[in-house]
Amino acid sequence: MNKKVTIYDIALELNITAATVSRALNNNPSISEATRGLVLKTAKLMNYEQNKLALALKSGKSNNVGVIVPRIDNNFFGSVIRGIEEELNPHGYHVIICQTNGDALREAENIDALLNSQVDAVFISTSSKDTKPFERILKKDVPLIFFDRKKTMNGVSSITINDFDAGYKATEHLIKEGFSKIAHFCGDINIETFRDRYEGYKKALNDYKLKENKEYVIQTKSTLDEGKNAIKKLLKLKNPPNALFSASDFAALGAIQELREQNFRIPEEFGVVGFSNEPFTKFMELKISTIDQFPVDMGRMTAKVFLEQVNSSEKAKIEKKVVLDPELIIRDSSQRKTKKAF
Amino acid sequence: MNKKVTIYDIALELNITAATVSRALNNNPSISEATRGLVLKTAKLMNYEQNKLALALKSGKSNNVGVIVPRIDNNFFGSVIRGIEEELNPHGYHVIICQTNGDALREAENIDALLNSQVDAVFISTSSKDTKPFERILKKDVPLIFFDRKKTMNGVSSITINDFDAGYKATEHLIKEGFSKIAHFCGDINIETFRDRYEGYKKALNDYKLKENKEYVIQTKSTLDEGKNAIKKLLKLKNPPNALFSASDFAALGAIQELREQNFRIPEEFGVVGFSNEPFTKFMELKISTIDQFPVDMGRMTAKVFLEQVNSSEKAKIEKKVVLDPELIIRDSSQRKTKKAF
DNA sequence: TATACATTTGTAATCGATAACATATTTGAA
DNA sequence: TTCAAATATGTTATCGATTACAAATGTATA
Repeated sequence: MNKKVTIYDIALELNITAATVSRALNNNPSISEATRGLVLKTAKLMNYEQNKLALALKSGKSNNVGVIVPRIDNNFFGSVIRGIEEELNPHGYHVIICQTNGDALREAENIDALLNSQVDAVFISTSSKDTKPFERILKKDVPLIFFDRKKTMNGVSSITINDFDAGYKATEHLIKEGFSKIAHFCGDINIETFRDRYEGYKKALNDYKLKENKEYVIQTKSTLDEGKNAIKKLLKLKNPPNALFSASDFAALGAIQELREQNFRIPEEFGVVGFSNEPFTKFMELKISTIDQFPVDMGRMTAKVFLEQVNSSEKAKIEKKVVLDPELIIRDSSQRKTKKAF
Repeated sequence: MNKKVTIYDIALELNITAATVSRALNNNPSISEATRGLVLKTAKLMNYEQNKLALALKSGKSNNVGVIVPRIDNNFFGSVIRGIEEELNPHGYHVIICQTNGDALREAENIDALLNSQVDAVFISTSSKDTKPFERILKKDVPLIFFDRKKTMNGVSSITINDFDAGYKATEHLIKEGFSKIAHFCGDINIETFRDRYEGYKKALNDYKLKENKEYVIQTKSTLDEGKNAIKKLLKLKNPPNALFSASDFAALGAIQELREQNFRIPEEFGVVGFSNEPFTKFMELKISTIDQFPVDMGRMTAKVFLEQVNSSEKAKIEKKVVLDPELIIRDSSQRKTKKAF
């Protein structure tokens, strides 16, 4: 029933051509004020709306960017996407979302699908082992930007936080609070972010003349259960640790629950610092110290780097590696010397 | 450098026409096995990839659906979108996300933008007062589906949970636990979902011969602070309540923190039930009783209703009102009679 | 008045894929 | 052998907008 109104319909109505209508609508200088006004009025009258698909096909710009994340029902990724959307929306871009659940295969599939639908850029927090899936993006001259979990590639921008620094700060803080036997829950060590946090941890130990104890470092997933199991193992050691820097808030919480169960007093007998500033960390009665990654800023920055890239008239590829500063948020779970904050 | 390969390039290469190439790629029956094989091989060789934009323009189907929510860095909406994406992805649809921050104006703008980019459907959890912005969607024959926060419109499907039932269950539970003076934090009463929860609350009181006390019902936003302030007011009453059903987990938590501050024992002296099953509710030491809305299922269902609608050969508009059953999750904050669960 | 130039509008190609219709070729039956 | 049907492929219009180029009109100057 409701055929869509096109510029041809307007042209027909006014006995002019579609080209003229198009020019009028686009404020082309070579058009008389009279017809421009007429076209604009008629367009409004007929409820004309531009078909962005046609425009996209003609111009080769879809005004869509694809964002690929492991999952979106997750505070961190949700916040990053919020930042991206907020920054891009005023510029007329739309955000298409794909989830991989951490599966490299689905990631590759999503990349293909996004490219086919002609997105103007791909932003990704990757779960891939290699960089092969990304070659295809670059081959098509589609801007690719990594955030959070990146791969190092020539000519590709990335926005990350300084995970090394974060790991260092967290560990240093525990040391300064007087903890000397600090354990570490690292995530998947194949992932750069986790490796960096671990490196920061080691560096801090080293700087403060503490020897790294390999038994204290356990690889865990980001779940309560893994945190619980890991801390159980640690507490059974002949020489158990008295503090924990966990690369995941969830694992940290699991550990805390188990420590409680075993009647450890936190932070007096055992200090804990998590990672990510998950909402729950500040809602607990025992508020958990953690690292804020400023995910919304990360998203905004990702979008900004992209906008910069497309707006640069130069053909030269811009490679920008933005590293955001993380912030250590000191709360109850780690602070035994000074007054409690927050 | 990297011109995209089109069917014309393949046609040129093989000395046939683009039409033939198109047919070969689409498994059109009227084509010889020989040429089909040849085309397929050449296409792969040349790294051909279909331009979905051209297809979309031709077919009038973009294979994109737009999802509009107040914000996505929020467990509930994030989960709904997760469900939508998971369900739609295998069918070749992409999900475009827009945020409104609860602003009706931005909502209208987003609707316009989505329509212009020719989305095949709009899913929305609305913040609008009226139904005017949605008329435009319907006028264009674009499927519109409400989830969570809906408007009642002819020919429009919606997926909600039974908020009335949820409110009833929560309140009934508190009554059965022996609480007789039950307060209610309702959200914005202009929003259907919140009104329904309130109605359920009233009905339960009524069914159990408890009189509603208007002073016990306070409108709060979904924040800790509003919860704190509201409970402070309540506790100052001559006859303060001894239980709370909050339409928001966040407000419930705020209330709990304040109650603690004032040395109330929960749940012995004061029972609390929240709403939404926010992750933190089960992470607390005092786990908060709440209502699970099954947001992922809600998203999946929204997607399913849409797929049903587009796949129905009938021109007749399908109006489907799906009401999901909420589940009361009984945890520490409300259960004083029986053993603690979870 | 004739010519040059500016202003405005029209014509037609293009983006990439699909499909109705037309045409060419092959096959089989009479 | 001949004609109809079946098979395979080509031609061309289309989706809706933009734009290089062409053409028409008006204006100013010598």
